[in-house]
Amino acid sequence: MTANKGELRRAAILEAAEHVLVTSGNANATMRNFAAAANVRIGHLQHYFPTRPDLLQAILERALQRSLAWLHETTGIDLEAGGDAPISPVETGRIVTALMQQQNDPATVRLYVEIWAMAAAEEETAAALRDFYTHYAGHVELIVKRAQPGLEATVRQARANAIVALLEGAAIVGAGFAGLRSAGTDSELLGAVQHLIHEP
Amino acid sequence: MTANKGELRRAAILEAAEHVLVTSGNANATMRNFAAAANVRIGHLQHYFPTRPDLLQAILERALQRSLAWLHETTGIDLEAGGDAPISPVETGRIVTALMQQQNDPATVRLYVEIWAMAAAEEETAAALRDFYTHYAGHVELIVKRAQPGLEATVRQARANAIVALLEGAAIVGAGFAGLRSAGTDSELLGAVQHLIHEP
DNA sequence: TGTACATCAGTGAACGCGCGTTCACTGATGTAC
DNA sequence: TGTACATCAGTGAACGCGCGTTCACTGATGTAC
Repeated sequence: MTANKGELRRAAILEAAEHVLVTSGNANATMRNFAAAANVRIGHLQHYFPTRPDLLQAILERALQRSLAWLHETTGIDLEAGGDAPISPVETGRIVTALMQQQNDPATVRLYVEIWAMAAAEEETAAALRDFYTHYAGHVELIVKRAQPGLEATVRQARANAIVALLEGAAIVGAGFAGLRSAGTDSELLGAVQHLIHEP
Repeated sequence: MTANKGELRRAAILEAAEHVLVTSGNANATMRNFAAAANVRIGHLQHYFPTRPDLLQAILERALQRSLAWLHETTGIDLEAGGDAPISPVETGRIVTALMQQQNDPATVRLYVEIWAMAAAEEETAAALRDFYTHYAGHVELIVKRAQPGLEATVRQARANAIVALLEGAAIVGAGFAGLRSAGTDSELLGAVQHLIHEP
């Protein structure tokens, strides 16, 4: 657990590289860009990530793990607090609002857009992404179950998948690509999610 | 209107280039790939599109125009048919289902993912994309207005924006990136859109 | 505590390849009189 | 209808640059006895 020099450098490189990827895009981000952003010689960069695919995969893994950690932090605490007791609309409202706020960070959205683009061309990335969304939807399904214990399993799954889709759409449209973001839009989206969670 | 040899060739190049962009991604699609896919020498390709940005911009414009044409075809006919008369849930259900089916085409989704990635790095592309979504949301707003003429304008706009976000999310998650697509999911998403359109 | 050695962090130059782009050219199609 | 000329479609070779990657190397940190 004690982070030695190498681990710290590796982490710093990944932090800088993610920023480069988000601002330049995969198409324009070169190994020289990555190295310069981390204040490191290019040969040194390759000491930690021998090839460009190695570096991109590490950025991807880090991002997906971080997103899942966020998801558990945001929803997990609330979920576990009451054991198996039903969740009220007020509680789910808090959870969903927190999720939407996290996902609306423009840098995060741009990173995911790059990841989606990579997944379209590489099956390995696509598989990692499917795992991530399966985990994500599974977690949302737990919330729906707590809110409506009696709901049929297939319906519950469909609701959870729909909620994930809705949140992803909110992130894209809200992050400035569409210029459609407003407080009213967020409010309507929250209402739609609440409807999916609590509607019998 | 009579398409001469040059216009036909230009259109054929764009058609082939879009396919290359969708399958390889912007990061891996080279001018040589574009030329080969169109069965054309590379110098010949540059007779129509002198630089790579020129070609990418033409692909972008073609895609956005086509999407807007689809939007008008799918919703416009139904909208105009009854003049200003209110639209029933059955009618809006047909329209929304048709929109979702069009947007669920994996090739279309992958193209838009590439466009989003380009927009993150180029303001010109971002501006074109914002125009597109403004137009898109405006059209959806007309549907909401027909369904609920009495709804306040700001709420109507927020509902339309939320619907666009939801449809985009459905497209991404449904196109295989997330592996969450099912008939049940589509049904729930349709229900959520209907709720946004018809809820008082 | 000191010494010998191994492993790890970091440097700097170079290589070869594929990229976007340029350019001079040929053949085909249209146009003016 | 024929001829002269201009414009457009298409070819092929070449250039220079930046890319990812390789490699031999130096200095720093750890480890064994």
